Amino acid sequence: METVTMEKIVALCKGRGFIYPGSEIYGGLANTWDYGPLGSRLKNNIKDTWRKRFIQERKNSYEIDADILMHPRVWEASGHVASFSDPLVDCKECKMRHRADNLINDFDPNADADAMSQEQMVEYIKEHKVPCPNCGKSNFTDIRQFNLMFQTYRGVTTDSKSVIYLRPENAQGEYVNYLNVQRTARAKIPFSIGQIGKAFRNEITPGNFTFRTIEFEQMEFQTFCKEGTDSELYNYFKEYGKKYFMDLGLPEEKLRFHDHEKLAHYAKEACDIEFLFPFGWGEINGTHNRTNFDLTRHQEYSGKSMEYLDPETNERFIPYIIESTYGLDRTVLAILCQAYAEEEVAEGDTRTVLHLNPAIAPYKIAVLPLSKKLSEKAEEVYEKLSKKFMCDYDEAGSIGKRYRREDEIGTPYCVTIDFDTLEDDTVTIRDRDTMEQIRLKIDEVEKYILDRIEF
RNA sequence: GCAGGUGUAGUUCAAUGGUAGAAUUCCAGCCUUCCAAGCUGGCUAUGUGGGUUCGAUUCCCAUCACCUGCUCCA
Repeated sequence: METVTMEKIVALCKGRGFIYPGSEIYGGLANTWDYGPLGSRLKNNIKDTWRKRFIQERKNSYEIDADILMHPRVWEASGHVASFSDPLVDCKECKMRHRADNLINDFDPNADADAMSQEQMVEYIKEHKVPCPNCGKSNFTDIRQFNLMFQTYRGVTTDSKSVIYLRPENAQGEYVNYLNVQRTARAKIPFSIGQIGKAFRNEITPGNFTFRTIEFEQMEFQTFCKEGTDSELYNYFKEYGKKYFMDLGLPEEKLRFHDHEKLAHYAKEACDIEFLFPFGWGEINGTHNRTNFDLTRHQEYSGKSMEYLDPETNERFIPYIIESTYGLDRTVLAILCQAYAEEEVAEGDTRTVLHLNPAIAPYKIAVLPLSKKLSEKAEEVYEKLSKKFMCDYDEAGSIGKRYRREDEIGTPYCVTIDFDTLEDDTVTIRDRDTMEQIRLKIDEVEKYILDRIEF
């Protein structure tokens, strides 16, 4: 098998309509990508599998759809406002980047950089000729705010009081609503809230196709539990997540756990699931034990009680939260990388094929008349099957060429109409992976496909 | 964000200070009874914005995007 490269994946995605560069006619916008007809089908199908595993098949699991825009105080409580405002300077001599406050504090531990404004820090660095720790010279750029959160203004004024942010993570939408969900669903701890939605981060790093983008979609699962049961659930969801990825078609040898040594401000335990992409290992899931940090902070900042009343013990407490976040765009990318193959069909004859799990393939069936003379019958079959499945229809070119086209977009089954179909209502079903063909009555096709696309 | 490189049809390449040629893809027609056949015809490109010039795809500047390396990743 040929080596899978990101170039090949990107070319296939653009050429076949999975993923296009964002704003392409204007020359593109860095780290934005648009999903085309096949890509959005694939993505939606993956969402459906996630919903099935995490919401439908789990008791005490509820899905919500919270707004992207939230009260600015949410991000103060969560700690994001404080941690996004690092004042950064670059050394013009050696191009090394530093935090201005750290430069000053390291230079003179008695100087209180935290109390200084940006202007004062710039002034201090110039006045005292604070040296670059790397090259020893003192020639810095002005301070630049490293804004990780996208901000905009609400209403017509643009003063700082009306600043609102695009959420940098979805989790807070679940947290601020946790008591609403608990009450209206009459849920008892432990229970879970899931959410699929967009988040935004003003990253400066270029990022391997859709692996790192400034707008991205997450599938999040927050489990609210009692302190003491948290670590057990944390470990459980790590394994549950890995199993989910394997069910989607990612092989175990390309998945690994990666425990965090450096923990985020909210986490007690943190572990990523990484997938072996063509460019190396990359995170596709993050599971965190967020303790009761977020809810405690929200109680503090909002003044509203975030306590749960245990109906059995009449005990009140702020629950611990186990968060497991699935990067949807990264999952799509991992699956495309895994599914892609170039195979030799016969001597000197190769095909490009996406071995997608049939459950998530954009098209389940392609209806292909062997000859254009069979169009009428083929349209009839297409009408019938497309009531049940996402179907493609193609009568252009030779049958072999059409099989190859369907292979390339991962369609698991091709239904071919030939002249016998007119006589006995049977069709040929050709399997993408094995390339084997079987003969079935038209009426039997639906069950045949249904049996093979269940997740 | 820094340094270097690259930018011509959907894709892969060519050419030129006087507005570009091919292969392939795609579309249409003919043909075709199960794995990229053939024939005919057709659509499609100098990333974007400025500047120099009578005239710029070509020279200059900026910008955007991509590639490689660094940095960053709360």
